Amino acid sequence: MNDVKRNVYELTKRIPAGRVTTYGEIARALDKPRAARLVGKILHDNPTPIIVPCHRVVMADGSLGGYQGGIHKKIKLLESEGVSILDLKVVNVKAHLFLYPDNLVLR
DNA sequence: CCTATGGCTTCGG
DNA sequence: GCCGAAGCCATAG
Repeated sequence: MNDVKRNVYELTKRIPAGRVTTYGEIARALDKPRAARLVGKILHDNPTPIIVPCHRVVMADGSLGGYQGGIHKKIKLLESEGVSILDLKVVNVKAHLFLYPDNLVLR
């Protein structure tokens, strides 16, 4: 079974600590560049919030988006990994942004 | 088959 | 820079 869900979780797990990525970026990595909202919903339904570091996924402009366990927790998790947050936005998000390689292959 | 649902993104004003 | 509208899509019921 090759669920989109599973691939989203796989991709999210690959985000290194201290880096972030966007919902749209994950959608692109899935070869579905316009499924960003879907990605958001899937992460919301994330059954394993600790194992899948969904707190490292933010909006395109650096806004945090949301978090199952509360937005404040997302902030703390990111800060503990070295990502600065100011006014619910990632400071200098570009510097922390993690982009998936074009030749990325899902197992 | 149809509707609702989302933690989105982009564009125009 | 904030706001509204439109596009987009797999899943669940």
